[in-house]
Amino acid sequence: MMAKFNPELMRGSLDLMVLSVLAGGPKYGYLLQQDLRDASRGLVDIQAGTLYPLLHRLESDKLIRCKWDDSTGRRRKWYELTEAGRKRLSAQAREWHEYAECIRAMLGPVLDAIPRPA
Amino acid sequence: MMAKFNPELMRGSLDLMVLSVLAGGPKYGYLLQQDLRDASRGLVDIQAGTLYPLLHRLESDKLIRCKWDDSTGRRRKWYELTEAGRKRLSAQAREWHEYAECIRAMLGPVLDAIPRPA
DNA sequence: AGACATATATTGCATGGCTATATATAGACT
DNA sequence: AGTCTATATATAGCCATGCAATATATGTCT
Repeated sequence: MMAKFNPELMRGSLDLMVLSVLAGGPKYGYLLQQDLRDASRGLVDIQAGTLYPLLHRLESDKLIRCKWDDSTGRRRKWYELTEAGRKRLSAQAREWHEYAECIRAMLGPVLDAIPRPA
Repeated sequence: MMAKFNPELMRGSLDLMVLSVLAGGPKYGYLLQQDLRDASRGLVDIQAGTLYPLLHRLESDKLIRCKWDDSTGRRRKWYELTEAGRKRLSAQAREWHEYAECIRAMLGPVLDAIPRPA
């Protein structure tokens, strides 16, 4: 089983991942956490103490909006992307892609030299 | 001219970039900063207040070692990778590569939907 | 002389992920 | 009925680290 990623490595991309999962439709926090974990084959397992403040931040930035659902026994807070959120997602995805290319180019020789992991 | 990357995005990868630049041979701080900027076509321009503490940290972790050169008017502190540093570089490069693949897979549909930037 | 690049270093601030803790309900098992 | 686990959200406090600002000192160019 592969180890989870270094949290510092993920720090700059958690917003992006959350937005991209929400692009698949409205979700409440706990569901989002599971979807993210599944989409990453268990490698990205965002903690509750990270997720909820992050969602509050995205909401106060008006990138997502929320609506309580108290119709079941479970109190659930459903989030969905706003128009600004969709734009932010596009911009961040593009930026991330460029950044990844940049690093890849820089690492090129190093990656080639890496012996195949056991 | 493309804008510089969001600092939060780079936060988890600065160590990796510094180590990878040092894999090209010993360098002193200021030179390393320029090499990194050149290698990234100006997109990664690490600030002095970021670079020097980072180098001190890598040194105290024994991933790099240093040697003062006072033979010229300029006091220069040359750094080179240790054996542990080379191993760390390999490990972090591999981790970064896996992480990038993970994000790419997650963003797949989003990236496809992004309209070509103007 | 003055301005700018070179070269290293530290202080204080802001961001944001993590752990731990708190609250409450649902469902399953004993 | 009691207990345990999963579901569901939230906050306080800690910690790592990138940044701006500042400091010091030398070389080079005009």
